Amino acid sequence: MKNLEIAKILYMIAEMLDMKGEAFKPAAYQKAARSVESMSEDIEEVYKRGELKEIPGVGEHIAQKIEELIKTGKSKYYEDLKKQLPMKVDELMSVPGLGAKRIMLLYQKLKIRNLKDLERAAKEHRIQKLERFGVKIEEDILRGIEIAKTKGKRFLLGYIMPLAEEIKEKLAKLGSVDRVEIAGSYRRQRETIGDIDILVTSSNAKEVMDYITTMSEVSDVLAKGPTKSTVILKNGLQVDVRVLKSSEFGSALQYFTGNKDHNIELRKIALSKGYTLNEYGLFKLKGKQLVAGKTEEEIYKKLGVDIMPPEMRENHGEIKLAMMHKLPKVISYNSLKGNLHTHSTYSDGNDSIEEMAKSAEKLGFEYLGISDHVGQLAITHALNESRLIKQAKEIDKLNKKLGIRIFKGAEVDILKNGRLALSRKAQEKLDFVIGSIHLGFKMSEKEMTSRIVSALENDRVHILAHPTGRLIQQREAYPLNFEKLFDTTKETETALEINCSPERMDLNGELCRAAKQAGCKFVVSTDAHNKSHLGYFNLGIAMARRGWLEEKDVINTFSLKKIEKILKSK
DNA sequence: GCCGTTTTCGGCCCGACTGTTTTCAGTCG
Repeated sequence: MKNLEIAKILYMIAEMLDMKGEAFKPAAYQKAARSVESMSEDIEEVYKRGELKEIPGVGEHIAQKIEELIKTGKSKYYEDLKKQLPMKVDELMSVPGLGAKRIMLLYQKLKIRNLKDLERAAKEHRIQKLERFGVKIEEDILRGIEIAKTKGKRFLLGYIMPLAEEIKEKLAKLGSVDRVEIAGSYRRQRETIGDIDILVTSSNAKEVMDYITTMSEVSDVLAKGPTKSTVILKNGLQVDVRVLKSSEFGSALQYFTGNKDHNIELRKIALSKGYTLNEYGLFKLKGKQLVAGKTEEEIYKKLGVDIMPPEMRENHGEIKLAMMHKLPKVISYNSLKGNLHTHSTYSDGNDSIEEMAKSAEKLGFEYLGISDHVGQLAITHALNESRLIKQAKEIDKLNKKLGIRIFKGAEVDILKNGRLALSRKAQEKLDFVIGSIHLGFKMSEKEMTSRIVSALENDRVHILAHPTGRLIQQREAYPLNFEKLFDTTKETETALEINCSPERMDLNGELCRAAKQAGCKFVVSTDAHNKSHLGYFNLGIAMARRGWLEEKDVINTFSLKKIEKILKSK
């Protein structure tokens, strides 16, 4: 059973326990669910090692349930709860405004089991007659059902960024607004974003609330108060906006950046030091006197925790390191000197090599690697050896003409037998070779691992592209023995790619961290198929930062001279 | 149900908004 399936069941158990009126168990199951959900390692592997209880929030009982789920695909405890609560909890929970208590009441009084029952009851005005319900809530439910039908989708960071930044700009231009910052998972640069949280300081909160609830992008207003509003945009994205005093901006930014477990940890530290921490500041427990709040820095400092970048705030041990003043100095967004995985019109790119090179130069890069497809995928117009020679001649000409250095590369398919789809002789004519899996995904972990390992061991591969093959929300990663893979990339001095395509973001942060521990090197690559994609490099840097990587871990932070030497050494 | 530089038992993060209420419960993040 996959991590996400298990997490979902744990979440469902939490909801059901909540309905039954349990006090603290729901929070316990939720915490365990969040841990399982955010793990990058396959939970079955953790189970095989007997380390389920090492997962934060998983103790004796939840570990037993996870074990049962892995072994049998079922949990008796969960099945029993479902028998007691025969409504479609996940379906009903997706209606904004409906939580455990109301869903329970709707079932007890009106026998509502699913969205269909709910819609009928609301249209027949049976809900407004219930105690603690009313006309407004019934109307909200009807609107909520429509939202629930389109909901459940998260947005890819790279694709939502332009809209988020545009809204931020518009708010910044309002006369009363001083500061605007997007917090939440957006600020942590998670691969997918469920909603965006915007924090604002303004001398006129009403102006901000009026603006955000009436701007042209809005399709629904879920809430509008004096300092906080929630809207749904036409594309389905939820946006929360909060207006704050500048004296509390730092504490709010800290609080709403999260993640949840990082914050809970930090608040516990506050309590242990005689403080209480909330979005309005750090206060003395006795007397409630304000101690810090204007900036994030002063809050972390007061707590004896070195501040770390938002990407790291995931409660993966960063707080402990920060208390010992041992945080890594993570790679910065402007540290790349070049880009080593891009495509041109020779294969499936949209722009010529010259256009790509000029754009890369404009971005301040010293070098650009052109790596068009070589292999079997017809859709990519893969190159053969004679077209590679033709391309090499064009690159030689451009290198004389342009200020940026262009490297001759190729992105070569790793075949099912572990050989590259390009002769050794042709590989040696290139400045660098990228190995990729583009077909034959359906292999066992053992087969896939040995396929890649043998490619790295037997061929002249400088970079392993998008190492897990995942496409976010579209395709699962293929199974791999990461320990073996990381050992091999280290031994063969192959760089692991951090692919910046919004749909890939591969390796992810957690795998970067594990690979770094194994001693691997990395390369942040845009995999650009047109010149505008070159700007995606920041998405890969975000992954690297979440993976605690430093500049020295990432080879394309190195100067032209140094990278030439590295590429030639293979 | 989990967890421990005050604890193996007794705690468990906290505030805004909304609607239904006359002081608060439910939801949400």
